[in-house]
Parts: sequence; structure tokens; C-alpha cells
Amino acid sequence: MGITERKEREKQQRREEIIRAAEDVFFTKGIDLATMDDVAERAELSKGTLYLYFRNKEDLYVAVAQSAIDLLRRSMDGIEDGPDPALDKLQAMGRQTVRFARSHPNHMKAILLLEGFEVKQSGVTIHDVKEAILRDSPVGLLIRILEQGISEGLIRRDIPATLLAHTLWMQTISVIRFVYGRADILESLELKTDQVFEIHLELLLHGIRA
Amino acid sequence: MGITERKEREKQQRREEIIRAAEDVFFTKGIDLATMDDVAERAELSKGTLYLYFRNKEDLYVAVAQSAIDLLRRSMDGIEDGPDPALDKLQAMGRQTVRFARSHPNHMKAILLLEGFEVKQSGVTIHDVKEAILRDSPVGLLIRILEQGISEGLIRRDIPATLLAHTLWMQTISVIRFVYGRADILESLELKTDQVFEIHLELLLHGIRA
DNA sequence: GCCTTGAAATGACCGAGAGTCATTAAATGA
DNA sequence: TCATTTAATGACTCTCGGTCATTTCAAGGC
Repeated sequence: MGITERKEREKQQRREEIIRAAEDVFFTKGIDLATMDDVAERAELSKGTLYLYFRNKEDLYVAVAQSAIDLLRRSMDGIEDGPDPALDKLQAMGRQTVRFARSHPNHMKAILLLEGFEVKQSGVTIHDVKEAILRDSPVGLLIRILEQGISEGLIRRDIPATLLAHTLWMQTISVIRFVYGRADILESLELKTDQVFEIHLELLLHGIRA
Repeated sequence: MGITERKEREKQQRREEIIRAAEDVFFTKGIDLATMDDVAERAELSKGTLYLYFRNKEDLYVAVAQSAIDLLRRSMDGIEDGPDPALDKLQAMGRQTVRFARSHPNHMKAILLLEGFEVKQSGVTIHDVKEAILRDSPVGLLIRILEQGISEGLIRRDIPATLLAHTLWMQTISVIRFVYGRADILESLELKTDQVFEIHLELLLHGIRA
């Protein structure tokens, strides 16, 4: 059935187009100032059509943020394989996250906002959640590297890798939020951003070492 | 000039009343669903009056969150004095934060949201920011305890206490965000919240030890 | 007591923008 | 060629944040 498939594909493409347009609009005007009419105009579609693809504005924004997370994770794809010890890989991940935040500040902001959202998924099983994280988020990558580190004996084995991974991820996110969101505090502390990141990484790695 | 003073006092009181009403409305309906008309009705004032005391809805919300932070900090007032070593005090602070999150979930949610905001203070000097943090936020308390710990030789001295304090605070916040915001993930990891907090504290304290 | 003045409070009103839905257009396939 | 399903449209509604001309009230001078 080639036609059904093609239609499905086109639907996905259109969805993707809308996300790209929304990215554009959200990132330049900021989510609050951006209107659905803006997005529609950018996507060269009517506003009504947007609502065929996304339930509401928040839904669309979540899709944008999700795509930003994908981008971040893909930017780390090289790290997992390679022969380095786990701690080096973790450091590489941390550095890559920082680099990403610098080169894609808007994407990073979207990720931060998403992490702050309440989740109100309906009809999603616990197993689905786990699956999705392992597959799509940097946390999945973290889990695998931590497991490697634990089996190498370099990382403490008294804490489950999954929990360690989530904790590390949350903490990294929070530091980025701090550095880019509260530049005023940073300035009052007379600190440079790189310094803060390095110290942060140092603290994290220090904490999880076996 | 008793009258001027009384007027000033009444103005502060009214402001406080509005904040209480807003708390009520925001916490029960959620900030998005709560309207300024709701708050006005709860406060037994007209909507216009609200705008004599707060520039806009966000402003009012920030005031609510600020008052929540005050409450949290006051709940820690006993910890600083006392003869305990710094690490114990830090642990007490962490535990108190967790307890607060449990007993005042709405207040905690407000704090989390505030921490996620972009700051757009205008006409506030760097020095003001520093002052305000030292005085009004749990971070100020953290800084003083960390300084004690450093001088006791229990806490690493290679990182400025101020930075350590902010980092610890952000990380604690982020774990609370995680535990209360992503209950689904927690469930999928088959973990209890207390466990997560304990492990988190353990990691933090492990990381900063001299 | 009466009047002026300024501050505080009011609520009808406005504009923006999210979300809807009856209608139209296009594609499919019989 | 025509009926049917699917996609797209855009005019419309409705809610809500924010404003402002008007009113109320207290203070204090006379």
C-alpha cells in the first residue's frame, strides 16, 4: 500500500516543518511573545492547520524542546563507543553539554524549560517512560557509560546506575541553568563561566568515584 | 508624623494581604489557570487595585515565590548557630529542605518555578544582588556554614565558598524538582523518594569534603 | 462643620491571542 | 465522472491581562 505510506510520510514531514517554523519563531521572539499566528505564517499554513498537528501551543513547544534534546544527544553520539575509561567519557559528555549550551543557546533554553515542566502524560506506561529515556535522552547514554564505569570498578557500585545517571543529568542541567540564567550572580561572585563548569564537573566526578 | 507612618504600614499590610490571596488562588488552581480576577475576588478588592501594588501577574507571582523562600529560610533559622560541625549542619539543611518540600509542596513548587525564571531586574546593582542573597535566601546560610567548614578544615578550600554554596543549592533544587516533578521516572526506577534524597545528600557531601 | 486636595479604589472597557468549527479544496479510488 | 474521505482554511468566539476615566474617602486648613 504505497499511498498510505506516502501519506504517513508526508504527515510526518509536515509535522517536522511546523516544528522547524516554531523553532524559528519561538527562538527569535521568545516563547511568551511568539503567537500561533506567527508560527502559522512562518510555516506558510493557516493557524487551524497547526491544531491538526499539535493539541495546543504548549504541545508544540514540547515538540520543539524534544527535538532540541535529540540534537544534543546526537552531538554526543561519538562518545559512547571509543576505548576510553568511563570517567573520561563522562567528562567528555559534560564538556559537550557545555559546548552545546554555548553554540545552541536557544535549544538549550528550550531543554531547560522542558525539564522544568510538570509531566502530564496520559496513557503512557512506566515502561514506555523508561524506554524513551534510554533511547532518546542523554540520560540513556549516561546510564550505559556509568554501567561501564561500575564494571571497570572506577565508579561506586552502591548506587544504581540509573539513579546516578538521573542525578548527574539534573545537576548538570541545573548548573547550566544557573550559569546562563543568573549571569548577575555570577558577576557578583566575580567568576567566569568556564571556571564554574570545570568546578562543577570536578565535584560531580569526585562524588561518584569508587 | 504618625499618619504617614500608619499609611505606609497599611500599604504594606494590603500588599501582604494580596500576596496571601494570590497564594491561595495560585496554589489551588495552578498559576496558569488562576486569573487576576480570581485573586481580586479572593482579596475582596477590585482587579484595578491589584495593579496598584504589582506591575503584572508575573510580578505578583514572584512576590508569592519570594515569600515562600522566606518561609523556607526561616524554617532553617535554628541550624546556623549551634555547635555542630559544618557537615552536620549541611546535612540538617538538606533534610530540612526535603521536609519543607514535603510539608509545603505548593510553596516548594513556587520556589522551583522562580529559580527557573530569567532574571530581568533593572536598576539593581551587582552588590544589591549579593546582599539580597546573603540576607534572604538559604544560599546565604549555606555560604556561612561552608565558610565555617572550610576554616574547620573539613571542607575543601580550593573552591570559593560562595560558588560552592550556589552549586549545592542549585543541585538540591534540581533533585527536588526531579523527585516531585517526575514521579513517573522515579516509579520506573523503582525508587523511593527518601532513598533518592539520601543518596543525593551523600553525593554532595562526598564531593565537597576536604 | 465645610471645602479642597490628593491618594486609594473601582469596574467598565480594550486588545491580544489561543483555540474552534463550518466551509472549502484536494486527493483517492470505484 | 462522481462520491467519499482527508487536509486545510480563516473568520469567529471567548477568555483574560492590563488600562484609565471616574468615584470614594480621609486629612487637614479655614
